[in-house]
Amino acid sequence: MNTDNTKSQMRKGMLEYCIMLLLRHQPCYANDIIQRLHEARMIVMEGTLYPLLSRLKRDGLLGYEWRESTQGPPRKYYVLTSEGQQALAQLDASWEEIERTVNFLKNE
Amino acid sequence: MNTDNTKSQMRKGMLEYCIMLLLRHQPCYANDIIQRLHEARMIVMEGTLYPLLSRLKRDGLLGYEWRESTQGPPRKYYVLTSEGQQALAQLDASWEEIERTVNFLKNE
DNA sequence: TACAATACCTTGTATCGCAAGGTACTAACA
DNA sequence: TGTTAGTACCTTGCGATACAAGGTATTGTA
Repeated sequence: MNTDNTKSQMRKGMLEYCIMLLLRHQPCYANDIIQRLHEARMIVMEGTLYPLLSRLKRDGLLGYEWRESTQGPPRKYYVLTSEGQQALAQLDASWEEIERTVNFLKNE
Repeated sequence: MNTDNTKSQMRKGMLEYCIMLLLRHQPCYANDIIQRLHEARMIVMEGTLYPLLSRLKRDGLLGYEWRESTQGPPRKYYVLTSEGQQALAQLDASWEEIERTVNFLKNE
Protein backbone atom coordinates (compact mmCIF):
# COMPACT_ATOMS: atom_id res chain seq x y z
CA MET A 1 0.00 0.00 0.00
CA ASN A 2 1.04 3.57 -0.30
CA THR A 3 0.45 4.90 3.16
CA ASP A 4 2.11 7.94 1.63
CA ASN A 5 -1.10 8.72 -0.15
CA THR A 6 -3.22 8.24 2.94
CA LYS A 7 -0.73 10.24 4.92
CA SER A 8 -0.95 13.16 2.53
CA GLN A 9 -4.71 12.82 2.63
CA MET A 10 -4.57 13.05 6.39
CA ARG A 11 -2.58 16.24 6.17
CA LYS A 12 -4.78 17.67 3.48
CA GLY A 13 -7.35 19.46 5.53
CA MET A 14 -4.84 20.31 8.22
CA LEU A 15 -2.85 22.61 5.98
CA GLU A 16 -5.23 25.52 6.15
CA TYR A 17 -5.32 25.26 9.91
CA CYS A 18 -1.56 25.03 10.25
CA ILE A 19 -1.00 28.05 8.04
CA MET A 20 -3.42 30.12 10.03
CA LEU A 21 -1.70 29.01 13.21
CA LEU A 22 1.56 30.22 11.72
CA LEU A 23 0.14 33.60 10.87
CA ARG A 24 -1.42 34.07 14.28
CA HIS A 25 1.62 35.81 15.70
CA GLN A 26 3.39 37.38 12.76
CA PRO A 27 2.99 38.18 9.07
CA CYS A 28 4.73 35.82 6.66
CA TYR A 29 5.30 35.56 2.95
CA ALA A 30 5.14 32.33 1.02
CA ASN A 31 8.70 31.13 1.47
CA ASP A 32 8.54 31.92 5.18
CA ILE A 33 5.52 29.71 5.47
CA ILE A 34 7.05 26.86 3.51
CA GLN A 35 10.19 26.97 5.61
CA ARG A 36 8.49 27.24 8.97
CA LEU A 37 6.04 24.47 8.16
CA HIS A 38 8.99 22.38 7.11
CA GLU A 39 10.49 22.91 10.55
CA ALA A 40 7.21 21.71 11.99
CA ARG A 41 7.49 18.59 9.78
CA MET A 42 4.79 19.53 7.33
CA ILE A 43 5.75 19.67 3.67
CA VAL A 44 3.93 22.12 1.41
CA MET A 45 4.43 22.73 -2.27
CA GLU A 46 4.29 26.16 -3.87
CA GLY A 47 1.51 25.04 -6.18
CA THR A 48 -0.48 24.18 -3.09
CA LEU A 49 0.32 27.22 -1.05
CA TYR A 50 -0.40 30.07 -3.44
CA PRO A 51 -3.94 29.03 -4.34
CA LEU A 52 -4.62 28.36 -0.67
CA LEU A 53 -3.47 31.82 0.35
CA SER A 54 -5.55 33.37 -2.42
CA ARG A 55 -8.55 31.44 -1.21
CA LEU A 56 -8.15 32.60 2.36
CA LYS A 57 -7.66 36.14 1.13
CA ARG A 58 -10.78 35.93 -0.99
CA ASP A 59 -12.75 34.66 2.00
CA GLY A 60 -11.60 37.60 4.09
CA LEU A 61 -9.55 35.55 6.54
CA LEU A 62 -6.24 36.93 5.39
CA GLY A 63 -5.00 40.30 4.23
CA TYR A 64 -1.59 41.15 2.86
CA GLU A 65 0.84 43.97 2.39
CA TRP A 66 3.79 44.34 0.07
CA ARG A 67 7.21 44.71 1.62
CA GLU A 68 10.50 45.47 -0.06
CA SER A 69 13.17 42.82 0.14
CA THR A 70 16.88 43.55 0.54
CA GLN A 71 17.49 41.27 -2.40
CA GLY A 72 15.00 40.25 -5.02
CA PRO A 73 11.47 41.33 -5.82
CA PRO A 74 9.05 42.59 -3.17
CA ARG A 75 7.19 40.09 -1.00
CA LYS A 76 3.57 39.65 -0.18
CA TYR A 77 3.24 39.39 3.59
CA TYR A 78 0.02 37.78 4.70
CA VAL A 79 -1.72 38.71 7.93
CA LEU A 80 -4.66 37.25 9.82
CA THR A 81 -7.67 39.53 9.73
CA SER A 82 -9.98 39.75 12.72
CA GLU A 83 -12.40 37.56 10.81
CA GLY A 84 -9.53 35.17 10.31
CA GLN A 85 -8.89 35.10 14.03
CA GLN A 86 -12.49 34.18 14.66
CA ALA A 87 -12.29 31.43 12.07
CA LEU A 88 -9.07 30.21 13.64
CA ALA A 89 -10.82 29.90 16.98
CA GLN A 90 -13.41 27.68 15.35
CA LEU A 91 -10.71 25.60 13.73
CA ASP A 92 -9.08 25.18 17.13
CA ALA A 93 -12.35 23.67 18.28
CA SER A 94 -12.56 21.47 15.21
CA TRP A 95 -9.05 20.21 15.79
CA GLU A 96 -9.84 19.36 19.36
CA GLU A 97 -12.91 17.48 18.27
CA ILE A 98 -10.90 15.43 15.80
CA GLU A 99 -8.32 14.76 18.47
CA ARG A 100 -11.07 13.55 20.80
CA THR A 101 -12.54 11.37 18.09
CA VAL A 102 -9.27 9.68 17.27
CA ASN A 103 -8.35 9.13 20.89
CA PHE A 104 -11.80 7.77 21.57
CA LEU A 105 -11.41 5.26 18.75
CA LYS A 106 -7.89 4.38 19.77
CA ASN A 107 -8.87 3.61 23.34
CA GLU A 108 -11.82 1.44 22.60
CA MET B 1 -16.78 31.98 5.98
CA ASN B 2 -17.84 28.41 6.02
CA THR B 3 -15.60 26.81 8.59
CA ASP B 4 -17.87 23.88 7.89
CA ASN B 5 -16.01 23.32 4.69
CA THR B 6 -12.62 23.56 6.31
CA LYS B 7 -13.82 21.36 9.10
CA SER B 8 -14.95 18.68 6.67
CA GLN B 9 -11.64 19.09 4.87
CA MET B 10 -9.84 18.49 8.14
CA ARG B 11 -11.80 15.32 8.70
CA LYS B 12 -11.39 14.17 5.15
CA GLY B 13 -8.13 12.33 5.33
CA MET B 14 -8.85 11.11 8.83
CA LEU B 15 -11.75 8.97 7.73
CA GLU B 16 -9.69 6.11 6.43
CA TYR B 17 -7.68 6.05 9.63
CA CYS B 18 -10.75 6.16 11.85
CA ILE B 19 -12.43 3.34 10.01
CA MET B 20 -9.39 1.16 10.29
CA LEU B 21 -9.20 1.96 14.00
CA LEU B 22 -12.80 0.83 14.29
CA LEU B 23 -12.12 -2.45 12.57
CA ARG B 24 -9.06 -3.20 14.63
CA HIS B 25 -10.97 -5.09 17.27
CA GLN B 26 -14.07 -6.40 15.57
CA PRO B 27 -15.64 -6.89 12.14
CA CYS B 28 -18.30 -4.36 11.17
CA TYR B 29 -20.68 -3.80 8.33
CA ALA B 30 -21.43 -0.43 6.85
CA ASN B 31 -24.21 0.67 9.16
CA ASP B 32 -22.20 -0.42 12.20
CA ILE B 33 -19.39 1.81 11.05
CA ILE B 34 -21.61 4.79 10.39
CA GLN B 35 -23.24 4.44 13.79
CA ARG B 36 -20.06 3.93 15.76
CA LEU B 37 -18.30 6.78 14.01
CA HIS B 38 -21.31 8.90 14.81
CA GLU B 39 -20.86 8.05 18.48
CA ALA B 40 -17.26 9.18 18.13
CA ARG B 41 -18.57 12.45 16.64
CA MET B 42 -17.53 11.78 13.08
CA ILE B 43 -20.22 11.94 10.42
CA VAL B 44 -19.90 9.72 7.38
CA MET B 45 -22.25 9.41 4.44
CA GLU B 46 -23.06 6.14 2.76
CA GLY B 47 -21.83 7.47 -0.56
CA THR B 48 -18.50 8.12 1.09
CA LEU B 49 -18.21 4.90 3.01
CA TYR B 50 -18.92 2.27 0.39
CA PRO B 51 -16.32 3.43 -2.13
CA LEU B 52 -13.83 3.81 0.70
CA LEU B 53 -14.39 0.25 1.90
CA SER B 54 -14.08 -1.03 -1.66
CA ARG B 55 -10.82 0.84 -2.03
CA LEU B 56 -9.36 -0.60 1.14
CA LYS B 57 -10.53 -4.04 0.08
CA ARG B 58 -8.93 -3.61 -3.33
CA ASP B 59 -5.67 -2.55 -1.71
CA GLY B 60 -5.68 -5.67 0.42
CA LEU B 61 -6.10 -3.87 3.74
CA LEU B 62 -9.59 -5.20 4.36
CA GLY B 63 -11.34 -8.46 3.74
CA TYR B 64 -14.99 -9.26 4.27
CA GLU B 65 -17.41 -12.08 4.92
CA TRP B 66 -21.15 -12.28 4.45
CA ARG B 67 -23.28 -12.83 7.51
CA GLU B 68 -26.98 -13.47 7.74
CA SER B 69 -29.09 -10.88 9.48
CA THR B 70 -32.08 -11.67 11.68
CA GLN B 71 -34.05 -9.16 9.67
CA GLY B 72 -33.22 -7.91 6.21
CA PRO B 73 -30.67 -8.91 3.64
CA PRO B 74 -27.25 -10.34 4.55
CA ARG B 75 -24.48 -8.02 5.61
CA LYS B 76 -20.94 -7.58 4.46
CA TYR B 77 -18.71 -7.64 7.53
CA TYR B 78 -15.32 -6.08 6.93
CA VAL B 79 -12.19 -7.26 8.72
CA LEU B 80 -8.66 -5.91 8.92
CA THR B 81 -6.19 -8.14 7.12
CA SER B 82 -2.67 -8.55 8.48
CA GLU B 83 -1.53 -6.17 5.77
CA GLY B 84 -4.17 -3.80 7.00
CA GLN B 85 -2.81 -4.04 10.51
CA GLN B 86 0.63 -3.11 9.28
CA ALA B 87 -0.79 -0.15 7.39
CA LEU B 88 -2.70 0.87 10.48
CA ALA B 89 0.51 0.94 12.47
CA GLN B 90 1.97 3.33 9.93
CA LEU B 91 -1.12 5.50 10.10
CA ASP B 92 -0.78 5.58 13.87
CA ALA B 93 2.66 7.04 13.32
CA SER B 94 1.35 9.54 10.79
CA TRP B 95 -1.33 10.64 13.18
CA GLU B 96 1.20 11.20 15.93
CA GLU B 97 3.30 13.26 13.58
CA ILE B 98 0.38 15.47 12.68
CA GLU B 99 -0.45 15.83 16.34
CA ARG B 100 3.12 16.88 17.04
CA THR B 101 3.08 19.35 14.16
CA VAL B 102 -0.12 21.02 15.29
CA ASN B 103 0.95 21.23 18.90
CA PHE B 104 4.30 22.62 17.84
CA LEU B 105 2.59 25.34 15.85
CA LYS B 106 0.10 26.05 18.61
CA ASN B 107 2.78 26.54 21.23
CA GLU B 108 4.95 28.86 19.24
C1' DT C 1 -48.64 -10.08 -4.37
C1' DA C 2 -47.55 -5.54 -2.80
C1' DC C 3 -45.07 -2.77 0.31
C1' DA C 4 -41.70 -1.22 3.68
C1' DA C 5 -37.28 -1.77 5.60
C1' DT C 6 -32.66 -2.82 5.13
C1' DA C 7 -28.27 -3.10 2.74
C1' DC C 8 -25.17 -2.48 -0.96
C1' DC C 9 -23.53 0.31 -4.77
C1' DT C 10 -22.95 4.04 -8.61
C1' DT C 11 -22.96 8.60 -10.78
C1' DG C 12 -22.13 13.48 -11.05
C1' DT C 13 -20.17 17.47 -8.81
C1' DA C 14 -17.02 20.27 -6.15
C1' DT C 15 -12.81 20.77 -3.69
C1' DC C 16 -8.18 20.20 -2.89
C1' DG C 17 -3.07 18.97 -3.04
C1' DC C 18 0.54 18.45 -6.16
C1' DA C 19 3.75 18.52 -10.22
C1' DA C 20 5.11 21.22 -13.82
C1' DG C 21 5.50 25.28 -16.15
C1' DG C 22 5.16 30.33 -16.74
C1' DT C 23 5.75 35.47 -15.70
C1' DA C 24 7.96 39.35 -13.48
C1' DC C 25 11.21 41.81 -10.77
C1' DT C 26 16.07 42.60 -8.87
C1' DA C 27 20.98 42.45 -8.63
C1' DA C 28 25.50 41.31 -10.33
C1' DC C 29 28.66 41.15 -14.00
C1' DA C 30 30.77 41.16 -18.46
C1' DT D 1 23.82 47.82 -22.24
C1' DG D 2 22.75 43.04 -22.40
C1' DT D 3 22.80 38.73 -20.06
C1' DT D 4 22.37 35.61 -16.40
C1' DA D 5 21.07 33.90 -11.82
C1' DG D 6 18.16 34.26 -8.05
C1' DT D 7 13.85 35.24 -5.99
C1' DA D 8 8.88 35.58 -5.80
C1' DC D 9 4.29 35.18 -7.43
C1' DC D 10 0.84 32.66 -10.03
C1' DT D 11 -1.68 29.20 -13.30
C1' DT D 12 -2.84 24.81 -15.53
C1' DG D 13 -3.79 19.93 -15.74
C1' DC D 14 -4.30 15.85 -13.12
C1' DG D 15 -5.62 12.52 -9.62
C1' DA D 16 -7.87 11.59 -5.34
C1' DT D 17 -11.79 12.01 -2.42
C1' DA D 18 -16.13 13.49 0.20
C1' DC D 19 -20.80 14.16 -0.58
C1' DA D 20 -25.64 14.37 -2.43
C1' DA D 21 -28.75 11.96 -4.93
C1' DG D 22 -30.43 8.12 -6.99
C1' DG D 23 -30.50 3.11 -8.08
C1' DT D 24 -30.67 -2.12 -7.27
C1' DA D 25 -31.43 -6.21 -4.54
C1' DT D 26 -32.92 -8.97 -0.64
C1' DT D 27 -35.96 -9.91 3.27
C1' DG D 28 -40.06 -10.00 6.05
C1' DT D 29 -44.92 -8.73 6.69
C1' DA D 30 -49.52 -7.56 5.69
